[in-house]
Amino acid sequence: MYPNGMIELSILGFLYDEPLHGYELRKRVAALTGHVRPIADGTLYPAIKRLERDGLLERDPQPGAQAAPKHVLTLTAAGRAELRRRLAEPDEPFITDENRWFTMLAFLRHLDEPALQAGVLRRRLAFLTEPASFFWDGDRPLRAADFDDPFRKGLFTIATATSRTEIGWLRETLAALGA
Amino acid sequence: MYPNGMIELSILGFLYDEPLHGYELRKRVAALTGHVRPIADGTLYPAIKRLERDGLLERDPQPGAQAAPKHVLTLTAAGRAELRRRLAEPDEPFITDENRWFTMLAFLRHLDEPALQAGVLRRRLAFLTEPASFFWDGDRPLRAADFDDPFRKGLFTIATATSRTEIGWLRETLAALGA
DNA sequence: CTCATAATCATCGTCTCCGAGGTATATATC
DNA sequence: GATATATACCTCGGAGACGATGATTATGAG
Repeated sequence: MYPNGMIELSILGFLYDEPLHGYELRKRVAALTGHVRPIADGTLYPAIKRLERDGLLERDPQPGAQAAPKHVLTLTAAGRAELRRRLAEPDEPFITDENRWFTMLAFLRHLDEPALQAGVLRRRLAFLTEPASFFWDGDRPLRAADFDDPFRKGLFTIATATSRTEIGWLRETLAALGA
Repeated sequence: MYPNGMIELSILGFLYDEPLHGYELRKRVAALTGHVRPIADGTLYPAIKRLERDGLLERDPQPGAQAAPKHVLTLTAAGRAELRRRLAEPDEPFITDENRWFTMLAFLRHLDEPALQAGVLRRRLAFLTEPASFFWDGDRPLRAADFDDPFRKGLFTIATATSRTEIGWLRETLAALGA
């Protein structure tokens, strides 16, 4: 459906709070994910157009002194519903891919039912606690100690440490949401 | 140049060790990054073709009892050089994007000069130690304490913890490489 | 014996991404 | 007065990602 869609999620997420024009949107998206992968005009504006075409947002031209007239973008009711839908039933990559997952976290508060929020966190927790390895020798998963080179060792060290931290946070937050 | 290129890096990386046929390659790539984003045949085989077209690998059909005859893929000298080049001078996303960076770590040992390896680690270290924030209020970077919602707080908590772990590992490993 | 799954490779169409290029004004700097 | 930078939007073309679909044979389960 939306094979990449991280930018679309960001747009919907930022506009859910308040109407913005494209240029301001670009700055916010750049702050959120730009350090990982910079956002290009050629990516943002077509994405806005897609969302408009699909009836998820409307644009109001604002007369003004600017070179190109600002277009204030506002989510429609369908757009607001679509954001909640994408947050409540994310495609797998939004759970497994860290960049997409972080974008989910940035906007998950817009899903105002704690039960739905908890459902999403539980999916992430299930993914992180599932046994996995980066390398295999036949059926045997290889572990840090199986490697001589410090880089593959580091890969395991970092992956394990970061997932442990996040698992802790997920358990705490799930407990808080249940209460 | 190679705008996404993570799959190409994996292919070059795995073949650097030993010739493999496509199906086996698919399993290894799937183990390395498939949990994050599954690898589709429609992605892998065209990527192999590109690399062949560019003279980076050669394929030898193996007669056998299989349905479709295996093609054993071997890196050419140009392919081996190209892997080392991509490892030594990675495009920015290979430093900043965690998925690509992990792929770098998986194969960085193939860059056999410690000075070059250290250069790459230093770029990652510079990226991680650079001050950054996900959200801003005008010019002021917002921090975990500025948010009420637990998800954005979690975003900061997790990002900070994981980057601290990795910074530690980078410093240690850089010290070891220097010695 | 049948049915499913693993093994093995391939293509096609659709969508998204992204860099490059384009236009125009206001403001700040030199 | 000139030059750069920020503001503000847009398009086009090339390339990659990916799901769908397809084909054949061996093996294992029921």
